[in-house]
Amino acid sequence: MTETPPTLTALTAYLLSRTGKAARERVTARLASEGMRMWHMAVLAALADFGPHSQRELSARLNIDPSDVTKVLDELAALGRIDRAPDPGDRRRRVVTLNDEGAAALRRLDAQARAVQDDLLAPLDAAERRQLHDMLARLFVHLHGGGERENRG
Amino acid sequence: MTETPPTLTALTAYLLSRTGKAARERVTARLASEGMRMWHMAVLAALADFGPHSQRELSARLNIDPSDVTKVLDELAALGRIDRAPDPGDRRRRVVTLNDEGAAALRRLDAQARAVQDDLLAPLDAAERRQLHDMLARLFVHLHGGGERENRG
DNA sequence: CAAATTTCAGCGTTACTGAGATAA
DNA sequence: CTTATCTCAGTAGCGCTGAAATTT
Repeated sequence: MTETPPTLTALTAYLLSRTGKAARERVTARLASEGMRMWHMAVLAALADFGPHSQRELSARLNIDPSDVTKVLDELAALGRIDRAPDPGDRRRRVVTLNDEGAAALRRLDAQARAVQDDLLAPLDAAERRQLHDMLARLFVHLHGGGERENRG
Repeated sequence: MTETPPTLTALTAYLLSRTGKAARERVTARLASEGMRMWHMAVLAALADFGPHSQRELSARLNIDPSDVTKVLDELAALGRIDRAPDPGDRRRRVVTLNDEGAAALRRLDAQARAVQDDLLAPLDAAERRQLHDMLARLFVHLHGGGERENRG
């Protein structure tokens, strides 16, 4: 009675969509305990991995709409986790920098995400997790080669 | 410059969430060419696989909110793909049945979904696709064992 | 009376659109 | 003058809540 229709579960795309949604929900719920959401973590990760960005660069790298970048940065700035300053070389731009608080917050968020993930992937052993990660990474690259004209600008 | 932060791509949960979202978007776009969306297909699949349902049963099986079941069925009925009739044994219920048009529509939707999926999974060979499907199926069961108190009733 | 089923009106969140201000 | 960047107000779709009508 509570069984999912085989016509649906036979589709890998369906399982991918459903497990992906569940993963997103669970990670989101855990990040909320740090008062943050996915986009906050994504922005902090971009700054930590690649250094300062303009807002336009963050938008392009993370596929967030520029107008949403503004809101996310407003929130991160209010929490004291990033700094924004006008770019001296092009004063249309605001250069966004990660500060120490932001770096510490990212470490906490990453730890929380990994804890959720361990629970999420519980049915898989270590070798299977590696296989899954590898296959998803290839799909991710594939899907972002053909989907690279997003946002506006 | 367009690279995704390694801090994110190192997380299987992140890749799962992103590829799942991409899968959902692409399937949704294709189903739209048949004038339908995910829930329409899910309802048709449930009726095809398990026979007639009350709306409450559809809600429980597919994890759709009962109030949304009403809307989806209104649309499917308007397209002439399901029939609704009061349950003689319990006149609070309306029994939903798949008709021939609905069965034909489901076959078309399934074909479209499989076409999208083939493109989606292009980087993986046949053995890898089987592995991925198997692992996702196990994750799906795992995630729906611990998340079974949804909806209302 | 209490509980279950269906329905409807409305809310919150999320991504997006359009347009304005500033600067190149 | 055109283009780019940032910002803000508003929109559309989705899932959810609350409550009413009907039946058990």
